[in-house]
Amino acid sequence: MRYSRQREAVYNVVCSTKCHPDASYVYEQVRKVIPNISLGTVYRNLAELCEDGRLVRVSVEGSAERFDAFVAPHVHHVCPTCGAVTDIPMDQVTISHNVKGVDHYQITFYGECENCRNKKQN
Amino acid sequence: MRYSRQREAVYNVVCSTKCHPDASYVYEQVRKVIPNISLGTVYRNLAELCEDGRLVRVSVEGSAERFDAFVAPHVHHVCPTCGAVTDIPMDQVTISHNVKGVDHYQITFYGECENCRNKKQN
DNA sequence: AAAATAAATAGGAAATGTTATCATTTAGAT
DNA sequence: ATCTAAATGATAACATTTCCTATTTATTTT
Repeated sequence: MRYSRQREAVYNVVCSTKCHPDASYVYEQVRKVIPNISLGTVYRNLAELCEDGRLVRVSVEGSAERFDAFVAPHVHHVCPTCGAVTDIPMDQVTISHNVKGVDHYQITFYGECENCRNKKQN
Repeated sequence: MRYSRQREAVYNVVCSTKCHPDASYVYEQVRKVIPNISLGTVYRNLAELCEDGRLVRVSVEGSAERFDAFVAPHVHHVCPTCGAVTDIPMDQVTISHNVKGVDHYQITFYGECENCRNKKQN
């Protein structure tokens, strides 16, 4: 894979936030730097960066796919109420299995976040 | 939620296969019974059946979303080479965590299946 | 038991999200 | 400076969701 400023710009946008952005957020942000970038280029580079291991995909049930520049093994938490995605470090999770040939895995927890739970108590 | 024959037909198609079908497969099959069903209706009912807990979603990295009528807790295995999705029963996996408010979770293992691994050895 | 009613669902089309295609441009090697 | 393969931009194709009107289900009324 060779250098392109579009790809670096895409990567930098994902790196610069903890919000686990989706493609259209990245597109918006990158256009501030490269105004004529194509949305297809954003999608393509997000996919390539994932294949290359520089990003990871976060599939969220019933919503747009999101991306994360924190590539060390960890778990994602999705709040179905507000849609927020947060990282859960591996020291809060234990997983083991005896399935052979597993290259990597993806774990997503679904449940209301503290913010949303507190709001409903009122 | 009340009865509709479209929803039952959609549900029956997913129940009748272990291939973890996507929406367009379900659409094709249901049309054999209800030829004028709308693709939008298939998507809507798949989503509703998931919300109702009668189906579960299987998000597959970089491919169409798939559905499973086996709703007891289990893990999915995806082969990136041939795209096959298989069920892995929970007796082969152990997971524990101390995150509060988790309603349900989704675990997907990625790795070449035995079939594809054997083919490459030739 | 049939008719009237209210609300959920279907169908179809438009809107949105994502991927593939292809001619043109560009990075990087020779 | 030239060449080649990879990447871009633009657009078309495909996947999924949303919106709105008409239909259907299930309940209530006669």
